[in-house]
Amino acid sequence: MLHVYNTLSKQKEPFEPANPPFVGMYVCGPTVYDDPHLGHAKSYVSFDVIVRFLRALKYKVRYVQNITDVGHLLEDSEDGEDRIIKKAKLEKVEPIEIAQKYERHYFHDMDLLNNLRPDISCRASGYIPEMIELVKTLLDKGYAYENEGNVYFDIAKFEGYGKLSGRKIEDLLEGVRDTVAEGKRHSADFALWKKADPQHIMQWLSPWGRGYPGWHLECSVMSMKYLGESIDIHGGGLDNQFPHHECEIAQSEAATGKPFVKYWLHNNMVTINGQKMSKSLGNFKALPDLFETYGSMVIRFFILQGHYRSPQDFSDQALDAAKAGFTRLSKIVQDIRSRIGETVQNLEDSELSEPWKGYKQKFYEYMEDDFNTAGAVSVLFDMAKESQARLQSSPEKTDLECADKLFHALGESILGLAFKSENAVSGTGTAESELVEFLLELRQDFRAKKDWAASDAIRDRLGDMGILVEDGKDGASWRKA
RNA sequence: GGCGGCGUAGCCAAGUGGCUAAGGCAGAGGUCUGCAAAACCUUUAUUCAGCGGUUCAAAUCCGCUCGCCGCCUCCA
Repeated sequence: MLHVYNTLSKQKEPFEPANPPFVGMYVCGPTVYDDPHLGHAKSYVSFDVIVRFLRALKYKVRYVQNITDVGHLLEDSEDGEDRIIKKAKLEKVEPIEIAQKYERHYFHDMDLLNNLRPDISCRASGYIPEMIELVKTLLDKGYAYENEGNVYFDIAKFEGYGKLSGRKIEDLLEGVRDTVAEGKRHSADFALWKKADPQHIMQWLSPWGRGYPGWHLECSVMSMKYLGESIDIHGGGLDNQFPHHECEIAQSEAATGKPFVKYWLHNNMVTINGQKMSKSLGNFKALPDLFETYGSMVIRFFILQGHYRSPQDFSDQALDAAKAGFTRLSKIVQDIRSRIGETVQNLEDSELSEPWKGYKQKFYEYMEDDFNTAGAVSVLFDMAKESQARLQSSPEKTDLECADKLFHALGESILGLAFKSENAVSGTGTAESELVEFLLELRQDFRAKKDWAASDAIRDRLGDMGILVEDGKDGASWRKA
């Protein structure tokens, strides 16, 4: 039985979707104004594994994720500028060009991390009419008020405000910044619709004049459109718990009168060498750079060695360790596959023998306990050890087939690891592999003559080129470092 | 200032009332090998930031202290 930690109740609860086997899941997507970074990787890898595991449990998941390409305000700034517009001015292009460029970068990097695409990826800019409808409803029901082209949500009217983040309206008054936006009744009232200056580049016609939507609106509108008024799972970063998710709850529940989300799941944040990752500290890690250094699968593997609700610290030492561990795992899986020739990943569960059956069960127990991927990964290493022992003796073919099946079902399908990564052996038949094979044949002749100097020279030169040569019982093998 | 979280071996990291405190990396010793690499075996926390308390029993619950982090303004 799957248990998940619900931020709303602050405890683990049995997972019971409203209409099994269907599960509606919404995860806050990125604001596309810059390259994706390590924080995105942790968040979206975490939710990707959650989706994959729910599907392994036979749930029919509809996974919706937004792309914020409008409305993400630098709140209350005088010019009402948003981050995308700021960047567009900087690069002297249309805001939508910025949004689409970084949306492509986002998906490119998520693909490299082996994250499944959401079933529905929706851009906020495509749902302005629906947002206006929601604002109208809130005005009609008395939860919102208009003031000179701006519409605000009246948090005092919504009883449950603060139930997710544990905040009280009275406390919110204390931390008030010096300037309360013009026309707000309460400093914590949030914008549903903002008036736009004539020169503002992104604006739409609304019943309240020309303007643009408040940031929180998009998630309520798009999740309700595709998943219904009450959704099973809403995920996102812990940093969005307040105010973003709190505001989503307020506006959604005020509008529908129904509970908005059954299970709120929040992933924790990333630190770099123990420090917050931020541009101002100069320790900001963009994904393309990290992929260059470590490979995208190592980043994914490292993330999975932690828990999604724990903060995770990145350092070169930790990533090097993850790389070494993942390489070992990949190598064993590749060895198994080359030994049995053809993979038999469609082996039925009932055909699993011991101890393989036990590994699968243990893996599932970890995952069913609030997606404990760190524990699940440890099972992969148990399997690796077991497999290695068998490979070295004379293995039963069925054991290797069981191992192969499990590495595929658990490691690849559920955890989303790709054991034949970009670091794997080059394909046969390429000029490169032909050359390496030829050099190794020459080297074998030198070795037969015990000409160790020549033999080692070949190995060293290949090593310099990033090709590792390893001598085994059946001759030398090679792979890229 | 308000709210919340964390502190487990050299590093990363599970475990959150009771078997010998997972796993990975690094280290040490050994097997194998022309050497190297890889792999395998053995080994590495009487102890879970510190101090007090509750309990037959706590890394796990409570209190205090120290350190770190997040949110309260945009952030995954």
